[in-house]
Amino acid sequence: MLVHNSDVAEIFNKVADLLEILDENPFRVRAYRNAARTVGSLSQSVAAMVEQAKDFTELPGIGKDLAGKIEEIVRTGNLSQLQDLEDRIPPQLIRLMKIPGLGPKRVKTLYDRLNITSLEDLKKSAEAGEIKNLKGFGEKTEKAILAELGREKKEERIKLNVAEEVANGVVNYLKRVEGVSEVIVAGSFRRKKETVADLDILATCKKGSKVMDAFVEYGNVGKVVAKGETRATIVLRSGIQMDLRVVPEASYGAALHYFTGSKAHNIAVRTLGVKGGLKINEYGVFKGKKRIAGKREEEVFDHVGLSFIEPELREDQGEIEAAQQGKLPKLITLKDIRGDLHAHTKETDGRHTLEQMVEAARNRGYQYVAITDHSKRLSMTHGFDAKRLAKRNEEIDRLNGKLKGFSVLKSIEVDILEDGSLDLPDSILKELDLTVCSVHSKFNLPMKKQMERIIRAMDNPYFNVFAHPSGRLINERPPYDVDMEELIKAAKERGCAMEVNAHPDRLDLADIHCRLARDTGVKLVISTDAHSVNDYDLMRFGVWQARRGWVEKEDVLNTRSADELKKLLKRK
DNA sequence: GCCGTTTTCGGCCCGACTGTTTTCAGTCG
Repeated sequence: MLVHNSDVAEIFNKVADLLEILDENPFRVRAYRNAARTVGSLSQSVAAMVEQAKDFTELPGIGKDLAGKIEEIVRTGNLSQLQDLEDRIPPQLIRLMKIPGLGPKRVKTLYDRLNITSLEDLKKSAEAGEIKNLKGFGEKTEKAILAELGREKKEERIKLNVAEEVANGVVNYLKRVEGVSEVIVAGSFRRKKETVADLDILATCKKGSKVMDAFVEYGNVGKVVAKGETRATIVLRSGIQMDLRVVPEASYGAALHYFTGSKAHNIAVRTLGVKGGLKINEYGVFKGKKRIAGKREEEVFDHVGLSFIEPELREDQGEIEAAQQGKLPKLITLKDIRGDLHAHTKETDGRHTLEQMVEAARNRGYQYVAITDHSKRLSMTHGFDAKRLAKRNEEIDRLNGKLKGFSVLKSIEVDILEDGSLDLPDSILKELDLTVCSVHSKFNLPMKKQMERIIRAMDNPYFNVFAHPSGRLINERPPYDVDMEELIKAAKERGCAMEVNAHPDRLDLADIHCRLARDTGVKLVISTDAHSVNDYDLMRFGVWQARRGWVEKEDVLNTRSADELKKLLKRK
């Protein structure tokens, strides 16, 4: 059986949960959680690393013990320690901890005193009024549990475009409140994670401002979870949770750093502070009782000997060390993008004509656009056959003859068929400036077959860009079963580029694979997969995703001029 | 369970809010 990194992470998280319920040393618990995070965000597969006899203790937070446990999981699919724990305490208790307000201590009490192990048990006891009599519980807690159990479960994380819309709404609202100066959304939204769990808003204001009152009265509030002097939590009717923190202006930078996270990054920075005799919290940087910095975010980094780290990098994935050594990447920006290399027209499943798509690309200052309609296999989109494509190429030649300082690139989004052949003959593909190749069928092939299929397609000398490489749709469809590390290697060997599909439903490549591609030397292309003129606006999401993968301008083909681009696309 | 320019033991980031207490534990981020 093949063990995925996520399997290892899940087992470590379970161990951590159960140890926590058993009231074990919290630092031991943290060690398991850190290990889960480290393995979970590794771009290489641990299974392959075991095969290659790699030393896991070189990974941060993995010592001899955990390294052995990773190997055990890879070899057996299980961890005997977890089974021992599950003999001592029902593993279903982990589910109870997901209820807001129930942590390890209370779950343990519920189990010890009322023998509650399931949501059903919990509901029965709450309805019978047994919970409020337990020590540490009360009337309100019991009611809150019942309310939570009755609520529709909505565990999905929020896509970045939805989060952005909600964030803009609340920021504009809060900025109009009297006495408010700064309002910014921090947290994973500022780090531009592909999905976010909630929105963390930071504000500064003058004394006496009613910003907290205004916040809990925001138009779409479904529930006020907490409200204090400096912090409040609300849940919108849509189910989105928002936290507001208010700090003095002098603390803005320290608070912004703190609330941007990630948690792991913060811990690492604070630990550096401790080593330098400093205390860092959301109010500033302190030497003894004296605050020595905090107004600007840069100051926090300064005082622990780091250059400024962009929010997208703050995951404790090597950015601290890079900042210490002055080796941070110079991340790509939206301005670096000179053209879009994935766009559809009305001829297949887009909404606008060739002329409209070209005009819109010119108007936003691009130097080129690749028009990539579907190929015939996607019959429902009325995909192009060789004859129609030849005619389309003529149209583009005519159009290019009229345009100055702008190129329309002849292209196609060609289907990778089940046997690994491309959906159009080489004789027509060779007439194109580039091909964008993708999988749109047979998503559930076994990994070996899926890999053979894709790599065989890459063998075709006219295969240029592998589009939305994992095939996932966020919250809707998991990736097809492939070993992305191997695909990236295969792309490198053959001179193929990989797409970072900017559509917020896809964001495919994932951040860790952007980074792996860059480290491997595979060129990237950031494209919107536009199906209308407005979709070109989605480019920012792709750029953010690439930035999370440490990607620089030089790693991305569509930061080059059209001529340079064509040269780089040529395969040896 | 990890880690080490205060190194093999004794630390491990830090604070706000709620509910249940009567000074604080538990939870959360």
